[in-house]
Order: sequence, then C-alpha cells, then structure tokens
Amino acid sequence: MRRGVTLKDLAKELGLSVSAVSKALRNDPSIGPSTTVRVRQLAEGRNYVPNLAAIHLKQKRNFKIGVIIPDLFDQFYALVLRGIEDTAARHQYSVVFTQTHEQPDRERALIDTMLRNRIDGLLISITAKTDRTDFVDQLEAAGIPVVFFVRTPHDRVSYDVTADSFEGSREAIMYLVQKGHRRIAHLRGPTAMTLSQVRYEGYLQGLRDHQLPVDPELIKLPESGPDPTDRAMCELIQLNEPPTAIFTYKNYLTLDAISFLQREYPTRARPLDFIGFGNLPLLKHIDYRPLAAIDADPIDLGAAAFALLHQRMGNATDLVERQVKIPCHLTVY
Amino acid sequence: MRRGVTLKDLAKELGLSVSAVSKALRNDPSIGPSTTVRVRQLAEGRNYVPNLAAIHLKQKRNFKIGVIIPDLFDQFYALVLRGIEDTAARHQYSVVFTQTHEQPDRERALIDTMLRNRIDGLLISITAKTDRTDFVDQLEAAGIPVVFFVRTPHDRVSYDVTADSFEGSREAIMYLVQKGHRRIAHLRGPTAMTLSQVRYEGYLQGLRDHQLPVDPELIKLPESGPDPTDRAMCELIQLNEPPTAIFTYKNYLTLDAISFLQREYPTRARPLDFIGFGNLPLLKHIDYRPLAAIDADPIDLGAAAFALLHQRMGNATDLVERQVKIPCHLTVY
DNA sequence: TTGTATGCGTTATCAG
DNA sequence: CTGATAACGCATACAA
Repeated sequence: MRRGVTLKDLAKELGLSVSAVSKALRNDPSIGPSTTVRVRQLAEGRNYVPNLAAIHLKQKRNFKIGVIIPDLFDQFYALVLRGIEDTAARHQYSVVFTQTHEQPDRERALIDTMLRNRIDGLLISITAKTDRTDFVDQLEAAGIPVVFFVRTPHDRVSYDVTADSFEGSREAIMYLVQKGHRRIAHLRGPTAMTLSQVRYEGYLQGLRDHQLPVDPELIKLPESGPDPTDRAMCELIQLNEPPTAIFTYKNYLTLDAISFLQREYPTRARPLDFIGFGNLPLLKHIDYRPLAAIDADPIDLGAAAFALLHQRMGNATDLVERQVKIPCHLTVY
Repeated sequence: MRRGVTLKDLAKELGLSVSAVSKALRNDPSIGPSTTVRVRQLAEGRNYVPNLAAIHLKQKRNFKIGVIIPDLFDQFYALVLRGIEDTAARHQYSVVFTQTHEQPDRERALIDTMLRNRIDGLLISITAKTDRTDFVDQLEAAGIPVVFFVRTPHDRVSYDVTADSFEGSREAIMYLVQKGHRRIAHLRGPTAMTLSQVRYEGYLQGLRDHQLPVDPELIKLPESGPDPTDRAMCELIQLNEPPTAIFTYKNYLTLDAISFLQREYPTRARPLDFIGFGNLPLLKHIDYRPLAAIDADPIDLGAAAFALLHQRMGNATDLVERQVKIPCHLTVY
C-alpha cells in the first residue's frame, strides 16, 4: 500500500466534509439520499478503498483471527483450513495461521506472536503432546476468545468443534460386524489425546452394541520405540486367535499396518480388513486398501469452528453452545 | 484485541513523555542509556505490545503480503505455503492467503479483496486457465509488487520463482534411458500453462540428449472430454510399437494412468514404467507406483518466493533477478 | 441534513 | 538528551 484515495480526497472533490462522506459510505440515515448517491458514485469512480489500519485503530477491533494447526501437510487440516478461510472471508475477517509441527513449545511461542498480532480470537487444534492449556486463561482474560477444533484439551472444559468420533467409531464397528467380523482389533492413538480416547470408547461401545466381548489383547497403542505400528501388528497377528479386522485411530496408521503385512506376510491366505478415520484421497489408488474411511466433512468442520468463534467474538457469549459436533459418515472404497 | 498497554500508559507511569518512551523502545541514540533501560524494563513488566494498526497507519506500510494459490489440497502447495509462511514470519510479515480452486474469475475477485486488505505485495500461482494477467499492471502501478511462483503467466515477462522443470525433465528422461528405455511417451499438461510447456520442452531435449527420435504419437494431452487420461493411455497402448515408459507432467496423472492399466490390462506381461513430477508422500504405499518422482523442494521454493518479493518491497528493484529457479531432484521409490 | 472537533496509538519534526 | 505537537485515516458525539 503506497498511497490510496482517502475520505479526505473524496470530501474535497465533492465539497463536503469528511464526516459526511464517511457517513454516506456507511449508509447513515442522517445523510440525504441524493448526497449518498453522489458520494458512493465518486467513491466507486475513484476506486476508494477504506484503510483498514485506521478503522482498526479507531474501533479497537482488527477483524483478524489466528488459526493454529499441527500440520498443513495433513490434508484433513488443509481442508479444515479451507472451511475456516472461506467462512471467515464471508464475514470480512482475515486469517493468520501458523503450524506447530507437533511441538508444544513452538505452540507457546506462536500464541505469543498471535497476541502481538492483536488477533480478535483464536482457533486452535493442539499438539498431540500438549498437556496444559493455561494459555487460554491469558487470552480469555484479555478478551480474546479461544475455540478448539478437532483436538481438544483434556485439562479443561473448552469451547470446541469436533467430529463426532464416538458415533463415527460405532458406525465403523457396525460396518465391520455387518461384514461378518467378530474379532475386531483396535490400533488406538496417543492416550494423551482426548480425540483418541473418544474413538477408543466408541470402539468399546461398538463392540457392546453387538454383544461382542472386549479382549484387551486386541487393543494396541503403537506409540513408543521404533516402528511402533509394526510391533503392534506383529503381536496381533501372532495371537492364538488373531483378529480378522482392525479398526484404526487414523488411516495413516492403516497404511503403516498394511505396509507391514505386505512386507512380512505377503502370502497370507486371508487378508485383514481395515477401517479407520481419515478419508485420504489417494487411498483409492492402493490395492490393499481399507474397506472404508470414516470422517466428518473437514470443510464443514472448519466452517463451524469459525462460526462458533464468531459468535463468541460478537459477545453473545451466554447463548452459544460450548461444544459443537460434526457428524461422521462412512466412505466405502 | 480489547485494550492493551499503550505508550501513554508507560509514559505516565515513568513520568516521561510519550515520544521519549517511543524512542527508547526503538533504541534511538538520542535517549540516555539509563532511561532506555528503565523504559524497556517497565515495558517488559507491563507486557507492552505495540499496536500494529497504529504503526501501519503512521508508516503507510502494513507488513502484510497476499498469497494466492490454486488449491491447498495439493500437498505441493501446502508445503510451498509453509516455506512462505515461515520466511515471512521471520521478517515480521504476516500472510493473507486464499485459494482460487482453478477459477479465473474467482482469482480476479480475490485480487480485489487483497487490494482492499492493503497488502504490501502479492505472491501468486495462477489458475491453469488464466490467460490474461493485466491485474499485475494495476497492482504494480499502485506500488504493490507482484511475484509469481510455480505457475507463471505467458502473456508477460514476470518476476517469478519456479522449479527448474526443464532440467528436471531432462533428468527424468535420463533416468529412464539408464533403465534401458528407448520408447518413452509423455502425458503432458495443459497447453495454456507455461509450466507444462517447459516440461514438454524438457522432455524433447531429454530425448535429443540421448539421440532418441521424437515420435508425435507418443505425446498425449489428456485434457478434454470424460476420462481424458484413460483415452490417452488407450491410444498409447494400442500403438504398433507401444511405449515402454511414460513421463508424466504430474504424478496425479501417473496415478490415473496406473488405475487405468490395472483396470483394463490387469494381466499385462510387462508393466509400463512411470516417472513424473510431484513427490506425493502416499506414493510409496502403492504397489504399482512410479519408479521415481521429480520435484523441487517446495519449502525452498516458498522461501525463495518470499525472498524475491521481499527484495522488491524493499525498493531495491534494480538489483534483483527477475527469475529465480529452484533445482529439481529425483526421488526413487 | 451536514459540519466541527476530538481521539484511537504511534512516529517524526522541531524546540528546548 | 527530552518534550511538545502534528499527522496518519477514520468514526463519532455534538453543534449548527
């Protein structure tokens, strides 16, 4: 921005005062219709663009929100961001976003940067390792509402927008049961994540839904050590009574598991059936692929996240739902 | 941003003038060292954050750039954006980005929005169908430099940062030749895109490098009609002397081609070898996958794009290179 | 219906 | 070395 047309320029050319022009442009009823038209026409002609910096300075509002996500490389987040972006733009908000790359300390630093940037609200999907979210208190105290999405904190009740993973998990199990499976294993996600906990509980409920027993041997947490998924799969497959299907916390896990099977047991008579969260577009190109993916529409989720934050920024704080759930659906490949 | 500590607050508390505090904070030499220290300490203690809106208003600079890309869903762009983001942040610039979803008219509208947002510079990767880029003239006339990246206009000489696709293509062909291939087909990209034109020419040069003849029958443009890739593949495979390897404009095309082969010619004696642009992370999970991917490091590319724009925004306009090329490298699967 | 005055938080100029 | 003052572009209470 070098030098744009200002209200003053317009006012001078029209022989009006700056404030009159200002009002006319914002359709203030106290300005006569003929003047209003004159003003708007000139503004159009001169290609007037209001200076946001001035408006923000005046109104003490920046129409700017911060978005913090783990990693844009995950296409799910890329789409969520799209939903946020589009919805925010529709409400004249601009978005400053950054990525933590799963590093909690980087998360801290980014939040500080956001503050420095004077955001009006924050949308955040925390790191898998984030255990304390007291930054929320600082922000909320400063009048900056915080809304979590996808991943939510377990150390507080938050405003958040998430996929309805519990129901999604039940649905996934139901699908496997319909396919005739009775021994269904679960590769679960990090215990520290609420999200993975919910999916785990959905799995348990899914089994109960069909009067299937819960066998602890069928539940694996691939987390520590090298090639954790390989080890988990190894244990599963060597059970006396191995599973016939596996429900995974995320389809990225499914891919690792399948790689393992193809590498170590290429000639297995009966392949395992998989189903997991995350509708990766490239999955359909894989031969040995999961039966189906379960997921909420990421764009909807992003839109809902912005909507909730928007409500909170509009100080209608009492009426808003604290938690919003986006329904999941199954995509069969 | 509700209400932050201001210079005035600090000044009052210190019994100094606002301007003195302002100078102290910016290390103005005209302020005594003891005062400077006093000021900085209080600023720290009170957690002072300068108000960007005010600074921008004063300095007529927003430290904000616009980024327009086709689609974030393409992981290549997701990574380029990461490079831009990180580098911009390091220079105190914030980034406003939007996606065109390959729609030229949306592109127009977005540029207007950017103007309204008073960006100091624009980084853009145009639509596959963008044929006129006269918006550049408007922007440059307004003092807003424009730098293209990845995809460049063919209706003007631009400032741009691109992958060195020409050399990359030659390298790809060399790899195939080393593998013993002599009949190498090319699935090329849209003729309207400079990028795809360059890759096409790199392919031609690659053949010449090894004294291979150019056979027009081996060059296909999968563009119009339904399932264009399928049709192109169909034609190639039914040639009297079909190709033994295919060099594709983009590995997304490779995937479509492979799907076709698996569907229509599942029992083909000797499978075709593929190589294409775009290092998709999920490729390694596919059984019938391309031999290799050729690509520039997207993060480097993003960083270079910001760097070029940054130079141009810093009015060192005479010294800067107009075109920057990022080298490609081969990833063998 | 329109104009005037003031202030948002900061920086730059000029006096002291 | 430090302080007063004006200005950036806009919105708003108040005066006319």
